This record gives sequence, C-alpha cells and structure tokens, in this order.
Amino acid sequence: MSTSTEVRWLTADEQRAWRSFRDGTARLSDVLAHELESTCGLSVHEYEVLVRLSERDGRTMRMSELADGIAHSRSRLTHTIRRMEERGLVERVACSADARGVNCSMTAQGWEVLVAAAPLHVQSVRTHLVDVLTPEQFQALGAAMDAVREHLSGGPCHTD
Amino acid sequence: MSTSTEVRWLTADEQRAWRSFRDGTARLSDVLAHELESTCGLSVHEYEVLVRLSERDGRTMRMSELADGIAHSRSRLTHTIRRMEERGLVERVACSADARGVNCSMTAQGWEVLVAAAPLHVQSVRTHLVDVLTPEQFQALGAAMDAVREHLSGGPCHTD
DNA sequence: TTTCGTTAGTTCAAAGTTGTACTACAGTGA
DNA sequence: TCACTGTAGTACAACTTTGAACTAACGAAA
Repeated sequence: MSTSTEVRWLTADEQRAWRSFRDGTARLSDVLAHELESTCGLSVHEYEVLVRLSERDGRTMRMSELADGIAHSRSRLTHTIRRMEERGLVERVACSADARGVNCSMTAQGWEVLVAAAPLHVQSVRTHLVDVLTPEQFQALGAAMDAVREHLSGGPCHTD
Repeated sequence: MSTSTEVRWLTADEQRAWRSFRDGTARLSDVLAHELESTCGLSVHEYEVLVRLSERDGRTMRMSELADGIAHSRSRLTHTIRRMEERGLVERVACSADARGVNCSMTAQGWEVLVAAAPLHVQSVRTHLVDVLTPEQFQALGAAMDAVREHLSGGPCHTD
C-alpha cells in the first residue's frame, strides 16, 4: 500500500467534510433507528429483512442470500431471524432443493407489520434526510455513495 | 405531524439514492472499523475518544462532554473509558471544580497509540471515501450531511 | 439550613453482536 | 464409491451496547 513515510493528511476542507459526514450519518441513523423502534417496535435490521422478503415471489429468501444482501454475518442473521420467528414475523422452512439450506419467509403478520411500518419509516427518512436537502443535493449524495459502494464491492482484493 | 392518510412515498430516483446512501454508509463504516481494528487494535469509538482528547489543552475532558461530543450514552462512555483505562490509554481523575465530575485524560501511551493510528486511519478514509470522489463531490457530501446534522440538532422539538 | 429538582457518573441485567468452531450436506474427481 | 474441498446454517462463549435504577453532589428557593 505504497511507502509508509509520506502521509497525505486531510486538508482543512476535507477534514470538515469528513467530520460532517461521519457525525451526520451517525446521528441520522440513530434517529431513524429510534423512531422506527418506538413507533413500530422494529429495529432497522428487522425492517430491512421484511422489506427484502416482501420484494420476492413467495416472500421467501434463502438465509445466506438475506445475510449477503444486508451485509450481516451469518451468525448475526441467525439470531435476528430466530427473534423474528419467535415474534411470528417470519418462519423458517427446510429448503427442498438443497438440504443444507433454509428458506426464510414472511408470515401474514410480518406483512401487516411491514405495511404499518413503511409509511412511518418513509416519513422519518423524508423528515430527517430527503426534505432537508434539495433534490439535486440528495441525488448527488446518492451518486457519491453509490461510487463508494461500487469501489468497496470491487476493491479490496487487488492492491497490486 | 400532519395527517396520517397521505403518504409521500419515495420516487424511484429517491429510492435509489436512499438505498445507495444507506448501503454505502453501512459498508464504508464496516470497512473503516475493520481496518482500524486490525491494524491498530482500536475501535472507531476509541479512536474518536483519543482524537477528541488530543485536541484539548492538557489532553483532558469531562466525561459528559466526551459523551455528548461523540453522541454516546453516558453508560456506554463509562464502559468504553473503563476498557481504555485498563489498557493504559486514558486515566480518570476526580474533578476538583465539581465533585460529581470526572476528568478523563490521555496518557503518554494513549498519545503514542493515536500517533501510530492516525496516518493509517487517514489513509483508510482516503482510499475508501475521499479519493473515490471528486473534490467537488466530497465537499457536496460534507455540505449535505452538515445540513442534516444541523436539522437534527435544532430539529425535533418544534414541529408546529 | 433543609428541601427539592437537576446533573454527573456508575452499576446492573437484559439484549445484541462477533468470531470461531461445529454439523451436515453438496459437488467434484480419482 | 470414496475421499475431499467447499458451502449452509447453527451453537457457543466472549464482548459490547442499552436503558433503567442508583448514588452522590450541585444550586436555588423557601
């Protein structure tokens, strides 16, 4: 990763932008998490699981696909899904095609919880993010983070 | 907070931008955390504590000021500082001005750890964020998140 | 000065997260 | 068909975070 003697410190402008970004994203996700939790009794992770399932035929996904999609460790997903299953939001069924696999699918109750939660969560996102920015600012934000995501997906293998 | 019947769903563009933002920030903070942890043995929270202390005269701050600054609960800060104290990075001293208070200050060892960590962390931030964007994009990102932060600080009291 | 509300920080127990180790099955290839 | 390597998911133990309850001290008002 290049020589270790030369450090390219952040300029004053970069430092400011970096701190705004770090603090802003941290506080934003705090607020969104708290609002979702207090109004709907869902963590953002659980909400995310329900959203992903809702977008599939049969409202069903393999555990590993879910884990990859929301960038959680397998272990963490197992715990999350177990808790959600205990509350009747999802259920697990052995996968017929691959006996190692488990299909996670949304229950009717899970669907209802999602339908109730979605408008509230969308409103939160609007209130604290989308409507705070101009449409151009928000699109630019999306484009920038898309570039970052892109870089991270392709990136860290070939440092050569 | 307005009537509950009308839901302003996100447009397709907004949805895309929101998902890029959410996933991008999540994956970015994951990577930065892992790199800092593996190269320096510090969590980003611990690093942040050291940075804040390093910027003060006497490299000392009150516990509550630290907690507010990095938006952590008091409880969480107590735990974090206890762990850091056990590793010799900081120390706690009763506050002479206010007998309820505790001053947290950085040790010489804490300083050395920070000095070693800073260039590596800055390089991480450059590699995965700053250098992935154009300077204009990065400044725009900072400005946008600054607006969000601003809104959150002033915001949630007066919805009238 | 005593009482009351507030602030500072810690403690405790419950819940969530992490990484490793483990079991079971799948898909090669000899 | 047998071993072998890889993949799917869970179990376990250690660690971190959360929120509420608690102790102690400050500051103001009666």
